[in-house]
Amino acid sequence: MDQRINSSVKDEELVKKRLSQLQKGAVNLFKQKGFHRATTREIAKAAGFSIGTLYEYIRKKEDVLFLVCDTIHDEVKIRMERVTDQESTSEEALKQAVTAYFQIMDEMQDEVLILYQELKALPKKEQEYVLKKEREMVGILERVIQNSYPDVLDQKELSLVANNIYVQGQMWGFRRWLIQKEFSLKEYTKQQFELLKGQMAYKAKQKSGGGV
Amino acid sequence: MDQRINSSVKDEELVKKRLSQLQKGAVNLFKQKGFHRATTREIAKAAGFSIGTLYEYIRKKEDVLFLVCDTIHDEVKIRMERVTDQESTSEEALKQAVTAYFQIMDEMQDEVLILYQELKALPKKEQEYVLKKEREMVGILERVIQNSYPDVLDQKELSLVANNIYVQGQMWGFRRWLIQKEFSLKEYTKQQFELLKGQMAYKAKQKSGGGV
Amino acid sequence: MDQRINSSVKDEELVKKRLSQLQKGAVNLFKQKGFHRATTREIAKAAGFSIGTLYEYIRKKEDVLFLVCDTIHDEVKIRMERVTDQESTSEEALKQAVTAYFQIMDEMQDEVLILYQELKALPKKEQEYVLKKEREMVGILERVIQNSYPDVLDQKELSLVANNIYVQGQMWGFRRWLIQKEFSLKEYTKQQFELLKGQMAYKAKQKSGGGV
Amino acid sequence: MDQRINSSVKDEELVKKRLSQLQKGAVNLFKQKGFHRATTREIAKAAGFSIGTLYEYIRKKEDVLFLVCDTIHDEVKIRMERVTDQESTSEEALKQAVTAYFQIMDEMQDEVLILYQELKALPKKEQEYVLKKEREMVGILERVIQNSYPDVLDQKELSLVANNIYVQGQMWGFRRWLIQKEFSLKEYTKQQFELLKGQMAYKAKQKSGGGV
DNA sequence: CATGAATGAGCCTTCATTCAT
DNA sequence: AATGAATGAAGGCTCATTCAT
Repeated sequence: MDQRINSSVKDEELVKKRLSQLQKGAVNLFKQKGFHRATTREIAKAAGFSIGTLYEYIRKKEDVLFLVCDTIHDEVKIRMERVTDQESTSEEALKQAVTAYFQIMDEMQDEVLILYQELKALPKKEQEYVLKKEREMVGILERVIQNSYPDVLDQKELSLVANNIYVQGQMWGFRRWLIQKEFSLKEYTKQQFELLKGQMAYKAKQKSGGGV
Repeated sequence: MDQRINSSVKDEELVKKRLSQLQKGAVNLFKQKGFHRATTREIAKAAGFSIGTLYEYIRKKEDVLFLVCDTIHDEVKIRMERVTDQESTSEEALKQAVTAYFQIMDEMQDEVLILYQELKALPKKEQEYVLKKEREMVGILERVIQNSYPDVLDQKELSLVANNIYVQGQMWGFRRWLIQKEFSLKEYTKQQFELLKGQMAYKAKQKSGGGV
Repeated sequence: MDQRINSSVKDEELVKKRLSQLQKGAVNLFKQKGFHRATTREIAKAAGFSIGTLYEYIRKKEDVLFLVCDTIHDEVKIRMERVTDQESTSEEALKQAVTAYFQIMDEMQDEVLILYQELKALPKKEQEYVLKKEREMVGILERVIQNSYPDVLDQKELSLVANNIYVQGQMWGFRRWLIQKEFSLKEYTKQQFELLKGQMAYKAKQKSGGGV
Repeated sequence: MDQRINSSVKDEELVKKRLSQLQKGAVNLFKQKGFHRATTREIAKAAGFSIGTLYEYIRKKEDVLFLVCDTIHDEVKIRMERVTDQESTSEEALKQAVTAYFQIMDEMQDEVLILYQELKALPKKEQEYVLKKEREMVGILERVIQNSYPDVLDQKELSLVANNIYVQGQMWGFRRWLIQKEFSLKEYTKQQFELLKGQMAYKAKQKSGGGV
């Protein structure tokens, strides 16, 4: 998990196992009640051990939140890296990456919601740590775009477009009551990608042909 | 303010004034500590009256959050309606609307952040009430787009594009640590509008010229 | 009402009227919620005036309770004095007195319950004042017994028998869930009077005939 | 104690011990201040533990009152059952039962006062539960009377006489300021029993000899 | 005299955290 | 290592009482 969680138990294998239990239980709990409403007793129970044991592995309730947020990001990132080809220069690669990303966001809706709504409950230090991982995610998207459409966007545009995609993925989850009523995931992906293609075409013409 | 807040004070003028004080104080407080960490005593103090008086105007702590969320939306909406011309068919009208919207989002960054992070702390009933207002906001954007680019988008596309703009406005605030490091508001607006124009051009061609 | 209630209003007629309103409203309220659960605001409302006005006529919430308790006793006493013939030496007079007393207790069940359950909430001083009135009530019963059955009971026995009757009257009200399921008021009166007659007969024989 | 009190502590032995401490402390406290004026902190202190610990064993302040009321009745009943011979047909058995009952009421004056004055503060459900126990107490008295004076009273008379005795026992405690000034416990018992005997004799004659 | 807005002490209850076993 | 009983600071909320109008 993370060396930032400072457990007093020495057996590292055990620590790993317990933190994993803890993370899984806590995510489930936070989905239902959010971080603030969940008590440490409930967290311990959800993890399958006692309140006393919980405090053998964490120091403060916040540590659980950090563990959860951090793990979510890790998982998103791992899954993204697994399914995207960051080297391919085919236009198709971007489509695939966006599709995969939206798919992951769909599957991890609840987790992403937690991330969004509870992050500010962490101390500044931990917030930044978590946000760094987010930047890495955006970085992956940037690279894919860059490879798929080389030289179409400058660095800033690249960053912006990647951010837009990133946020649209999250939007699928945290604005679900609105969007998921109108679109299936497939439709949503298709339409957003269409728009994206439109942007890229426009930008490409600008770059090659002439001014606005 | 809102008739949903059930004050026990009779004098309506006074209620209005006090709820306004309350709202302002609470927003400031929530910016710093978030809703959960703010105590009712602190809320009362921030509003400029005693804890006893606070409870003359609200029934539960949650009411304050509702008041805040509701007021933010109202204000955004009022300002949007003031500055946008929802009838104009000029392409310029959309640019102006987007610019104004981003401007408002910039000025109300903290408020919007509160909205995003604390909304789920409200009871379902109140959440929905607040979200309805959000839909209205998206509706305004839809109308402007529709007028500026008649017949370019079908209803679903319209809805999606409006949503994207809406979220991009909020993104300016709630992803500030990322985006505001790279862009000034002006740049951000310009770039996003460029991309938007690209999308519209692409879609327009599709509609007129030929299929995908 | 009572000079012990220290109103700041000077107009005595008005004070009398207001205290009467207060007493009536409060009794109704206390019947439902008891003294502790009733708030001063509710008391004021039940009396038909504002919380501010309430405090023009009383000094503390307890004063209301005192007023209520005191008035109840007064009313019981007045009604008893009206219907009993404390001079008659006929045996019938006791029957009539007991019947009347039980009747009053029946009609004032709720009030008597208040008296029993809330009296201890008064300061010692006021408690004693109220209890003195109770002693007077018992005194009335003693006198009637004494007249109806002269020389049958000595002072202590008289006191005891009167007390018993007194408590049996109250028992009709505060043990209603038990007794009123088994007896109608008429039956209850009849049976208790029978037992009373038995006691008197026994005591009379003892006094006249021989020792225990 | 009682399974109705829902403690979150698992160790049943410990729960029993703590509830016993709680009960004793609370009775002492309620004697002085009554239930409403006693704060939960005071209750915890009187029981010998912290406020946090108190709430490991109860859920609401009311639970303490229930515990107290319930325990009092249990104790009275247990003591009554221990000292009365519910099978004996001797006239002496009733005298002994009444004497014992009055004795118990004397020793538990304060507890009984609490019972009378605070019972209505319990939720209806709990009230009924407690009152059922009271009926059982009256039932014991009925049985003793029935055995001591077989066939003298019909069921209703039996119930009434038992009720009278029951209330006279309580009256010794809750009208102490009146009665205990005039009578010692011994005298009181003797006199009341005399009157009781008178009733029984009268009723016996009625039954055997002739009509009213 | 009447009103009702304002006050703040104080109440019940929760819950993160500790520590003896 | 694991447990869970104990702790008490702190929070939300109520309500008797006051006082300016």
